[in-house]
Amino acid sequence: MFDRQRIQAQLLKGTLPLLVLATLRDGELHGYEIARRIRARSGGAFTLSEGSLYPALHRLETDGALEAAWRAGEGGPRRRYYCLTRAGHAALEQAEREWSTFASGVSQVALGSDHGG
Amino acid sequence: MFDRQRIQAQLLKGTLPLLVLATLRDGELHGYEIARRIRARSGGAFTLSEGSLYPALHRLETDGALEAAWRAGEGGPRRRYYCLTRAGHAALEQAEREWSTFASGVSQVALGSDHGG
DNA sequence: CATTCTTACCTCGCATAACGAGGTAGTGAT
DNA sequence: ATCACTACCTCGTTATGCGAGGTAAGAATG
Repeated sequence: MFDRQRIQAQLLKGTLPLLVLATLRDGELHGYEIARRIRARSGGAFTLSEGSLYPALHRLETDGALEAAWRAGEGGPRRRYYCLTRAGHAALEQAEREWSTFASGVSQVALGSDHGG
Repeated sequence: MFDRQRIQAQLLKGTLPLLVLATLRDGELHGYEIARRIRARSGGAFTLSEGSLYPALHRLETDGALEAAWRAGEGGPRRRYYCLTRAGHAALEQAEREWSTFASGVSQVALGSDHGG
């Protein structure tokens, strides 16, 4: 009746940019590796499909938050490495604030208490 | 470039059920009042439009989480009062767990630490 | 009665975005 | 050539928040 996967897909909406930007704070990474780190960091809770990851990366690049560069792979095809731009760092900080505000708002409503910030 | 309203609309996706169910833990309420309380509790951060609230209520009713009843209003039209069913209470608890897991997952990824649960 | 105002609820169409499935290249083994 | 593996891309489906506009009840005005 209450499909866990379906719910999480909806919850994820809007948080992917934050997750991606935050992961890239570690430095330059290619898409596949970003997905793997997000998965690892979340303790396996978030398993991004490629159908959501790559479009998200493109959006962030279009928005000017990421800069990308192709590099030759050793035992495979080329990889596309992404790194944060200056605007990307700013976007990351803003996304963190958005998330923080949002999350505390949800907690306040969900817990039925008004004492949050 | 990074539209705050647009982002929050996406973040909200999937959390509305939790917000609504949690608000109804206070007891029987009609739609308009639910919206007002969510707004008040979130410190004005969440301003639900009717276009999202009513469909969400209908979904929850269809899912069996809410039970609704029409009542005559005093100086206006009838109101539809909603209350949690037994399944609704269960759904609320589950939604709280979902949210908790999700939020801590996001925090772990966003903060770049692996020491969370 | 018709008009207008307010409250409360409903619905249609649009836009966003996560996802599954299927497709494209490069390398190496058979 | 065929298969397997890696890494990336894209299309169509699906879910859902939201703005705009519509419905219904009662009261005040003419």
